[in-house]
Amino acid sequence: MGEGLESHKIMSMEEDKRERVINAAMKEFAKGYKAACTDSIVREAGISKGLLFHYFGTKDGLYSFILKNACEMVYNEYLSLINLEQSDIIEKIWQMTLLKVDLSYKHPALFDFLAKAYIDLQENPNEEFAAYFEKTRSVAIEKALADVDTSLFKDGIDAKKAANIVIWTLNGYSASKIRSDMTMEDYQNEYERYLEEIKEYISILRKTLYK
Amino acid sequence: MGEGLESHKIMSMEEDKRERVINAAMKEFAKGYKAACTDSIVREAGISKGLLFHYFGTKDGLYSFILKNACEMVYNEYLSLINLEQSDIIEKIWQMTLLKVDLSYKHPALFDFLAKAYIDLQENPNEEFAAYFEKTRSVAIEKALADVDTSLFKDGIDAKKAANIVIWTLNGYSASKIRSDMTMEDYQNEYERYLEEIKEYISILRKTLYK
Amino acid sequence: MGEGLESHKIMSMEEDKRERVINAAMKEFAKGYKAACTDSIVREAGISKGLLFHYFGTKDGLYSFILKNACEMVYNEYLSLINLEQSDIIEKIWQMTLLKVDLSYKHPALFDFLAKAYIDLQENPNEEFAAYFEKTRSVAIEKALADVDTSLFKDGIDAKKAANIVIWTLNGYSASKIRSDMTMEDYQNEYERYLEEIKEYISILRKTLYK
Amino acid sequence: MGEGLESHKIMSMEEDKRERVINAAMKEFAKGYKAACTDSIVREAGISKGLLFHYFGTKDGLYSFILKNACEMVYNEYLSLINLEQSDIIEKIWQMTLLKVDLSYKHPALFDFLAKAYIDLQENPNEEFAAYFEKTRSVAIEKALADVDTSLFKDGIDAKKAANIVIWTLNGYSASKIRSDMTMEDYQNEYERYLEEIKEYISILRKTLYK
DNA sequence: GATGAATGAGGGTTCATTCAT
DNA sequence: AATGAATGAACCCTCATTCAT
Repeated sequence: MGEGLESHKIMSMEEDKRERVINAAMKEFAKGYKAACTDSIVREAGISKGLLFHYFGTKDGLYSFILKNACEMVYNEYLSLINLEQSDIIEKIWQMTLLKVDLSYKHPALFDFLAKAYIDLQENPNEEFAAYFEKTRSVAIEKALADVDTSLFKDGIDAKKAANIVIWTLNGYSASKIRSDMTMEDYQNEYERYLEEIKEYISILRKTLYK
Repeated sequence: MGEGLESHKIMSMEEDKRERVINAAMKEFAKGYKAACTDSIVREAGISKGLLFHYFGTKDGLYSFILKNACEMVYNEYLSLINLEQSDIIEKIWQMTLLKVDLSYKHPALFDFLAKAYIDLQENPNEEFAAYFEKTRSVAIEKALADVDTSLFKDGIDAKKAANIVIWTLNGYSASKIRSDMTMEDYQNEYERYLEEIKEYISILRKTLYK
Repeated sequence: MGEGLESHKIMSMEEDKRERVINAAMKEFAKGYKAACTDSIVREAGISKGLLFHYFGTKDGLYSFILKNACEMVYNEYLSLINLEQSDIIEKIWQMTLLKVDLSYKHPALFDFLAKAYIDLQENPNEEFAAYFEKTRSVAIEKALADVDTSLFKDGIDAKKAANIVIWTLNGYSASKIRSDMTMEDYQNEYERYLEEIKEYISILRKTLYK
Repeated sequence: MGEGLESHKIMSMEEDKRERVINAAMKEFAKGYKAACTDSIVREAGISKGLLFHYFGTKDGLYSFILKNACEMVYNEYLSLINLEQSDIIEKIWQMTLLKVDLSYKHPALFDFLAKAYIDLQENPNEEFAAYFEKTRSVAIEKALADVDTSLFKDGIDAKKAANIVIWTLNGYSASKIRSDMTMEDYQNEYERYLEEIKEYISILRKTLYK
């Protein structure tokens, strides 16, 4: 993952400034590629317009870097932290959910950006980007499904399909809780309640899918 | 639903042309409001720029109409067709899935557009549009959960949560099958296989959630 | 004056409708040629866009007609009513002032339109229009200065210059009273006071310029 | 007067270029706000469209700046040069006329622009602009009428009205000499003759209004 | 004659990108 | 490396003019 990022021109920029650029760009691109405006990025990052283009060449070049960087973040700070030894798939997916929530806290724009980028990709197909997404997605699935103890499932149930039901159910719950009018405070206040409710879903899934 | 659409200026446009405009606009706006370009719309619809603005005034006015129209389509050609008598929730959601697939066939851009519109709405909150979405969403949920025979579920399982698991699982499956590189032909070729696979998920859900 | 107007296509339009078109156009063109919009004219006149262009061909053609027509109005309802026998120039100009006020009442947009047209003419010189203005202006001066009894002026004063002082003073007063925030009601309420004040200026002029 | 102009973004533009923009804009806006076209301005000023909008944001912003700047010019290069000690009102107005002629020479579009702006203002009332005009106008009157030696007038003549007659007469003369077909050369050739003629009017006014 | 839907050139505005300093 | 003034293509929108009915 992420080959080429370490050798990118931007790496010669001092770290603090680079961080500011990446965060500003990720936040702005979460509006979608077209709606994002380079002026906002340089304003928020506190650098000049010329410098941005000195490092990234084009808006596209910047987008490409930010996208790869985001995928790499997901890999380094999420996928690589998954406990591969856990063979109880429901337990594992529950832990993955917690890791994802943690990462969302640390990088609020990360998943918004990636979600938008994924949709943008449908409109403007781009092999390279598609490959990045697919790679990240397949690694996630691979890790999630690695060493699943299929004997936990009731007899006669396809283990992969059952795992999908678990994944989609938790995703569905998360998506249903995101609201435009929710502030960061709201989120923190509701956090405990959400975890409680997720646990109830987990409990149903465990009761029904497991022996 | 949709009050006011019938009296819109556009209704005096001949039907064939109007259809072309609506389809072209829906397809273009699926890129997102900002990324959509009125030139592309008129080119695809085969009308002049002036005419588009004669009927809709502004890009915003066009967007507004297309959005309301899409919600109305969803209502007339999907929600209103749901069999309210069906008390077996899994069966009902299965039938809803089929209706949705049918509508996707007839209006390929419809759900893509609505999904993007929903995301755009998060960034540019607009009370009127939010109301439309909420109305459509709540009607859908209400219809889906009307007259559910909760006695079918295993004892000790919350019926609403169980219904959600069914809905999210089918949504998750659908989403996983949408690919940017999939043409309409691909879709038709795979259709039968998809239905088969969905049936298997339905079967698992029935086996595990029902008595 | 006005040759060609009687034979204009528009004369075959029924009088009532024609009046509405002329009034609407004069009012709209008082905004200036460029700022005037044919849509407003047809809306106010209650005719269709096509009909306007059927009769006048182009916006320019309409403007040209309206301008000539306005000059003719000035001739027929102002200049031709001047009492040529009056040899007391101050008295005559006073009466001309009253005639002008009357005409302003009957056609509120007339002088506004002409003033704007005169300014527009400076920007876009047009021989034909310039000729119309000049003709109207010279006729007005000629009539004003016809049969002036120069013996009324103090000795050693150039009669033409003295007459100009009278004219410019009264024009200056009128111009100083026109305000953007003055409604027709305001105007009528102030009318008497204005006439009184004008009389005082007249009195000064008479006292100083006349023997 | 003119507070805020010195801190305008445009002030960071190099002077030569700025002058070109201001002159080009003043000339173009003399056509009236709507009729003026930003393309003509940038063409004449020799800058790009983008730059104009970089500095002024909108056509309106440009107009606003040009208007304030014109008022300030009138103040700095005309009103502030008036000799307040002069108590002979006719002499003072004569000198003011000369100052105005000088300024017209230096900025040929200035008074045309202001005259048009004043008319535009009647149609599109704008408090801020109205205030600028009123301020400039009232300063002009105040300066003109400051320290008038009313004892010079014949007894029984209202001093203010007499002063107005002087002002309107000279304005009337100026206005009568402006012709659309007059080039700058014509103007310079006629200049001496005009001054001679104005002197004759001054002489009449002095002879008749003064003791 | 009369209508108003339809056209497209033209104008204001935005913004990615370049380049002299 | 760093800046930000400068550019111009592309976008939304207006409106005089045409034309089928």
